[in-house]
Amino acid sequence: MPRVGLKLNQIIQTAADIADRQGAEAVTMAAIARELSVRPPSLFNHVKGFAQVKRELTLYGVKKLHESMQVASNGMIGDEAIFALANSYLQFTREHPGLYEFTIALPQPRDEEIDQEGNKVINLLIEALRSYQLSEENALHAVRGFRSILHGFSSLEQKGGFGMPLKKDDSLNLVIKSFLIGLKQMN
Amino acid sequence: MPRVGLKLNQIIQTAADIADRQGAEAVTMAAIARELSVRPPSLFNHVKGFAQVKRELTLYGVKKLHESMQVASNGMIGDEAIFALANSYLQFTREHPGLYEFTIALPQPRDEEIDQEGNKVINLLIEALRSYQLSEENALHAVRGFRSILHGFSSLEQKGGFGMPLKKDDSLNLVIKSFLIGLKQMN
DNA sequence: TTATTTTAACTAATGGTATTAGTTTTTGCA
DNA sequence: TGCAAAAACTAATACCATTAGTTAAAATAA
Repeated sequence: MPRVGLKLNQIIQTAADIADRQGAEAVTMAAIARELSVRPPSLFNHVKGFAQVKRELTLYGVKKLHESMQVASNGMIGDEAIFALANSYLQFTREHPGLYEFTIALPQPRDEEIDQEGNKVINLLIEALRSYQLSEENALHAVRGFRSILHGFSSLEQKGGFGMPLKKDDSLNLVIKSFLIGLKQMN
Repeated sequence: MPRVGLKLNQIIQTAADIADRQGAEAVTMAAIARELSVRPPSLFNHVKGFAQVKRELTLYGVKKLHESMQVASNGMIGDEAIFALANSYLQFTREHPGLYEFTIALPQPRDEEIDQEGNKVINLLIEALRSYQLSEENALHAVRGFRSILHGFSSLEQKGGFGMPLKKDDSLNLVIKSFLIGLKQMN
C-alpha cells in the first residue's frame, strides 16, 4: 500500500471533474475514491465527510465564478460591463455545469466564507450598475433582478428547459437589453 | 398483513408532502414507505422504481403549477395578466418548495407528457405577452426571458440566495416592470 | 543511522439506500 | 365455494457514507 499523497485540493479537483463530466449527482465519496485509486475510508483522513466535500466544492465554484467574471469585466463600465459579466457567467455555467450546481447550492446553515465570496460576485454587479444612478434601494432590487435573470437562464438552459430551436444567446441578450432599458427609466 | 390499498396517487401525494415538508432530497422510497406504514418493496407493486416516482412528481408539479397560473390569470390580458402569472408562480414555489424542485428537474431523455404540460405553462406566458405585438421570434425570446426571471428569482429565494433584508416582492416587481418597459420599446 | 512518532493508507463492520426474487395472504370474481 | 390476480410480505444483493481498529510508510528526533 504505497502512499498516494492525497491533498484536500486534489480531492476537490477530482470531485469537480466528476461533477462536470458526469453530473453533480454522480459526485460520491465512492466515485472520488475510485478516481483516485484509493479506498473510500482513506478520504476521511483528509476530509470530515461528504458534507465537507460539498461545502468545499461550493466555495471552489463561487471563487472560480467570481474570478472569471472579474477578469471578463475588468476595466469596463456600464452596459459593456454588464454584458461582459453576463457572458462570462453563462460561459462558466456551460463549461462547468456540475460545479455550477454546487455553486448555487448554499449550505444550511449559512457559511461565512462562502457568503463572503458570494458577496464579491454581487459587488461586481453593483459596480456595473453604478452608472445607472439608481437609488441605493433600487440598486439592490436591480442586482436581485439581474442575478435572477442570469441564474434562471443558466438553470433552464442546463435542465434542457428551452425546447425551441432558437439561438439561446439571442434570448439572453434580449432579456438583458430590455431589463436595462427599463432600468434607465426607473428614477 | 392487512391490505393497505395503495394507489399510485397516494404514493405521489405522500412523496410531494415529504418534499414540501422535509425537502426534495428527503424523498426516498424508504421515507414514502415509512409514511404509508408499508415496507419499501411493497411500493414496487405500484411503481416501477424511484425513477418513476420522480417522473410522476415532476408531472404532478407541472400540472399543479399550470392550474394555479391558469386560474390566477383567467380573463386578464397584458400587464395585469403578466403580474398575475408572476405572483401565482411565486406563490406556488413558496407553498410547494419541494415539489417545485421536481417541477424543474426535467427527466433525461425528454418525456412527452411532461413536455406537453410544460408547453401549457409557456402558452399562458405567450398569451399574456400577445398585447406587446412582438414579432414571433421576439415573443419566444421574451418568454424565455420571463421564465428565466421567474425561475431564477424563485430558485435564489429558496436557496437563501437573497441575503439583504429587503422586501423580496418589491424586487420581483421591479425586475418585471423594467423588463416590460424594455419590451415595449423592442419593435 | 537508528528509533520513535505521526500520518495515511488499509480491512472489517454498521446502518442506510434501491431493488429483485420468491412467498404468503387477501381480495374479487367465476 | 374455489381460484386467480393483486398486493402485501421476508430475504437477499449491491450500492452508499461512515466509524473503528490495524498496519505500513514517512517524517522527525535522538
